[in-house]
Amino acid sequence: MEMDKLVALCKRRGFLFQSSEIYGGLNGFWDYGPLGVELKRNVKEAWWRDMVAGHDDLATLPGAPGPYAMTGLDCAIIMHPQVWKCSGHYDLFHDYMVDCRESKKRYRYDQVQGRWVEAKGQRIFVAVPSGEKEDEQIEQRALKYFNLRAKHAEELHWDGPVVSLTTVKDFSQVLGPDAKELGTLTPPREFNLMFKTTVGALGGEEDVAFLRPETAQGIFVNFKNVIDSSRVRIPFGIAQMGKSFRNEITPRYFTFRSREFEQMEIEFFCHPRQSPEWYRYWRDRRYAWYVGLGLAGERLRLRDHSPEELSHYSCGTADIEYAFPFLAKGEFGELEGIAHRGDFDLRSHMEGKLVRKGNELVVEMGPDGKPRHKGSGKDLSYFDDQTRERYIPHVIEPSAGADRATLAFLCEAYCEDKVPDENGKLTERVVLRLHPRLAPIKAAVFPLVNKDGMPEIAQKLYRELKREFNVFYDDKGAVGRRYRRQDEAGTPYCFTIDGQTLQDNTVTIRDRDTLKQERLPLAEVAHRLHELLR
RNA sequence: GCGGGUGUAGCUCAGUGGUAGAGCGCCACGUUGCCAACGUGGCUGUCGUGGGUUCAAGUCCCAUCACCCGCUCCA
Repeated sequence: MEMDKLVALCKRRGFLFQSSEIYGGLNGFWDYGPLGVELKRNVKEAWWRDMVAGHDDLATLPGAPGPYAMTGLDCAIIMHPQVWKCSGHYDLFHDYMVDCRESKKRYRYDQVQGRWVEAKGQRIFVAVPSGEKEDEQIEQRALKYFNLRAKHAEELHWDGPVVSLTTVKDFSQVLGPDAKELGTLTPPREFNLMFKTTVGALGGEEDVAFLRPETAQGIFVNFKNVIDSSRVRIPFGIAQMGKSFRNEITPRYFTFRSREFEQMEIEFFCHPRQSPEWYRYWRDRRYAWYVGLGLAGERLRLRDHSPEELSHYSCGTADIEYAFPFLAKGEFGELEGIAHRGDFDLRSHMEGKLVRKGNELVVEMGPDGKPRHKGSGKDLSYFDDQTRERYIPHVIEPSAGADRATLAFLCEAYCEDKVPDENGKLTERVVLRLHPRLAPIKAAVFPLVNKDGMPEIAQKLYRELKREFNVFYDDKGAVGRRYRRQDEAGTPYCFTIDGQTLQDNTVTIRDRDTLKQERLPLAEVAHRLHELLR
């Protein structure tokens, strides 16, 4: 499937529009149209129902170590700036970058390493991107620059150890990591990956706040509130859906990498001893969720991260990925990450921003010997009344992208097939084979023709169904055309009132995927639709 | 941020300096008896945006915005 065709369909049928389109659009922002808003709502509602509202607190679900509770939360998008300092986002999202005019490459300012060297009467700073065997790389680059053979390496006079580019004031004598000439690096420029805003009408620098780059932190900072107010006991999860914002350098791939996006996140709190089991449970449970809603083919995969890939605080992470059509063959894009985060988050908000030291997480210290970012100082540990044990819970985080899931469902659903026309000749058809739970319109109601009382009966059925379902009434043009229009919108069922209805009160139900038609009594339509949408 | 490509009707696209086009869709009326292709009529455009060159610009030049591809980035 070519992505262009899906993008065109999304626009034509009102799934997705470019944001602010009449003013030329805005990079990285998208609007959901009349059909898109229903689809995305259905994705989110399916998630909330399956994970939270419909969760059985009493049962031990297949694969789970035991019963658990689920509860929800809806936090403010703007939180105290200290939240982001302790979570690590402030430092990580606050990068300085340098560009190379010659190689057109971009580097993190603080990650470029290099060493001063003098030869042939010239003193230059030889840079390499941080990595392995920096010394070796630097020497090779220096030899090459001065046009020396390896056996003449002693002509290179090193001045000091390998240091960061941040120690260099003037870049005119710097040999960039991929450059052949000196002085090709631009001055460092600040990249704010968090959206900055100001709280209060007169706000100055000290009133700076950030739009949240993830919903998770709102859950951590409310952990104690939920414990104290809801009688939940560990193990339990807190779920939240909502907008997040990241000032991506390169928004790309339709809605896949947007600057404003919606997340569906769970923070699941459990005893440290049980956390590996819960991690595996959530990984498999979340994968099965996508499969159940139609991403069943080879385009969906569950990928465990390799140890090198793991974040500094994580002891296990898996991605649920989808082979989006805009990616290169063999490449997958992330729909959801399931991370074992240990006690990193709760401890950070207690003690302050943490860093890894050996095998331990310790509070990162600033140059003044005090914590670089001070925590709340509140006790976020948990006391188990039954075992008389106090501990900081470990956290399993299934973090999903609502827009990415919506896009994946659209990509998977898009299908061009051939169906017979009135003469039995095969004609092209565009159909969205969306799972009935996700379909924006659940059913359409048609009078076969606009006479003999058919419209009256059809309208009555439409009104009855509309009370419970998003249904659509259409009496325009030939009925075949109406079926095709619904196919493009992904509507799974069509009910048609025809001549026979007038005699025996039965209607036809037409299936989007098989095109099969079946008669059923008018009075049973609502009941049947209920069953089909389950 | 860099390089390449693209931008014309709701959609897909034609239009190589001289009156703005086609197909599909959409709307109305008629027709209608189950899978888009019946008839008649109709609506649709600051040619992405802003400047410039020219008697004349959709077309040439400059800038800018957006989308696609490749770098870069992606806790």
